[in-house]
Amino acid sequence: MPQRNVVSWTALMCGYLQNGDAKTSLSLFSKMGRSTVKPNEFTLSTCLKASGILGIAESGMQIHGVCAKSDFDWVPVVGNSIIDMYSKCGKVGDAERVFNTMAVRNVISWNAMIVGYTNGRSGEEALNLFRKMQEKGEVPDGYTYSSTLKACSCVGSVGKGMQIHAALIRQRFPYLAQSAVAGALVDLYVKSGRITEARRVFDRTEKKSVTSWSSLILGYAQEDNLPEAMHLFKQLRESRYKLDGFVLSSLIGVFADFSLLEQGKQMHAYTIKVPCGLSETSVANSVLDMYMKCGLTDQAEALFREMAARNVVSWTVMITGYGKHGIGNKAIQLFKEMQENGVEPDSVTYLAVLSACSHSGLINEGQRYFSSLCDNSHSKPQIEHYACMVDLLGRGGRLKEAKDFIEKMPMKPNMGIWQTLLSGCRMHGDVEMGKEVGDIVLSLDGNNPANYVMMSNIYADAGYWNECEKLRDTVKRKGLRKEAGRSWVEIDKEIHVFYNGDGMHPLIEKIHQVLKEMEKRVKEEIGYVHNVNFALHDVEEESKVESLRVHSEKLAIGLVLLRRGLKGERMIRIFKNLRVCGDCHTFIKGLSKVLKTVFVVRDANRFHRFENGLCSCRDYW
DNA sequence: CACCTGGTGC
Repeated sequence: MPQRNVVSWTALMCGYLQNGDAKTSLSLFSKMGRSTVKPNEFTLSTCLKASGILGIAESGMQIHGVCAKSDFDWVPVVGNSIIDMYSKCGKVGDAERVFNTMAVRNVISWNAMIVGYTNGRSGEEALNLFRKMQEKGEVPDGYTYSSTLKACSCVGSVGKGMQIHAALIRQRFPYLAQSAVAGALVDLYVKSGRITEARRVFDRTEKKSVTSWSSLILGYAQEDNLPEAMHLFKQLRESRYKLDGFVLSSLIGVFADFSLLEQGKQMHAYTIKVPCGLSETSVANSVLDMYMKCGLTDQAEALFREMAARNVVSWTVMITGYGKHGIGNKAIQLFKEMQENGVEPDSVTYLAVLSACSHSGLINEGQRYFSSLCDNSHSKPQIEHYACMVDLLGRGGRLKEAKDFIEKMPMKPNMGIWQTLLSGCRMHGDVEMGKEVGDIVLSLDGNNPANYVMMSNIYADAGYWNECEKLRDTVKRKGLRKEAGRSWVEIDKEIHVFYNGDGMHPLIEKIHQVLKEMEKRVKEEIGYVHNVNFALHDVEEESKVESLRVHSEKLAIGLVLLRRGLKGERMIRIFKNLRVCGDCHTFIKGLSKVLKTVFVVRDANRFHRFENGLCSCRDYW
């Protein structure tokens, strides 16, 4: 048996840690503790790092104890590792205590604490510390700058970030040669919507990193500049930089948001071929979500079942997706299954399952899950969960109960909660309560056009034309405009966007021709007539029937029918930024029967799957 | 042997 000293133990621990095996590194430390060999400062900092990576506070605290007992805790390397370990384990308070009582602090201690504050508590505190360290005469380095810039972005203060940027230039700090600093700047500008500024820094960066590529690509995507995002992605792919899961999952997330199925499918194929692709859970999750948001539940389900590792996000994607498709039972089944698999639902998962219950009218189940959330030790109900419950009760027609629920809430109800109740009032034609709730909503925000539209719809449904007219006048007087209705459809990988009343499309005449013909056929089949009440969704004064005919979802459908003729694919997917109107809903139902075609319409709230004259929302949305 | 920037579900 060869002699083993502290150096050999430590070297081995370092080796495992570098190979990404923090667990073995830690167990080596406890094994060493049972021998006669005593750890030195390097051993201690190594296993503190391992605890931090694993996020195991218990073992970290134990090691902290060992450090204190062996008088190593005052050594800077060890002290800094302790700070880092506590902040990685989510115990900023402990990190702070160690930091404040440290005898010897170096720039690394300050840096570690700045990161701790940013991740664990607040960017404000991180920024304060940044100021304080300079007051104490400490000179910030690249680590300081990148972490502090992140803190600026967390508190949403571009101004502070720009000041730092200016200071870097003034001091001739070589930030363009340090990828982390330049990357943090790019990300800060991206997150604050200054894409041009971000691009300028990116282009000048000498040492780019995948991180800054990733930030920039997402930045373009977020401002709807998909061509530029794709162009950059292509460049990145052809460059010497190694693609990673971050870039892929962000890009696929964008395809999901825009429901770009063809692009998404192509990227799915790509993720199978690259090492950083589908095997990473986050990438697979983004693909799942993409299929769900494009309406392809079966594809998503298949992929979900064959995924190597599923985390809470994977389950939540599926539950949310099924919920939005109105398949509440499936959502509930998955929620149970995930718990059987030992995956703990978080607050987003609860939101998903509650909203699934709501969309499928499963009131009792929803109430059961809400109370299980109240009893849950990991997460507690937040205002969004309360809103879900109001929606659940309101949709179910239990308006009085919903109102009581709001009044008994432990937090102050926000406008969204009252808006939810208001839409329940509309659904069930309760003008009395609608009036009451409408007053509350308008008092909370009298400049939100959606509030007036909802109220005017309640009055219109009940035939109170005078009240309706009054509201319209108010909207006009205040000069409020509702978000323009917009629908889009993907044909041959190309996106065609239509706005309500859009007359700009080169094929608009032919689109109207097709739509008129379809109206005739649907009318013959199911006796469809325009329901002019829905015209009140539009604040503009147009002939009602005419204005219904130019709803963007109808125009998009018209284009698809024109392009594919009456043959072609048996499933047509349309996307809309607002909720689909009742008239269009009836029309599409009829169309699905007449053309023997499935229409999947994703609106602002949920999916509608129209098949053989029926819709998956059961006319209840 | 310590400290840094980007992503997926609401």
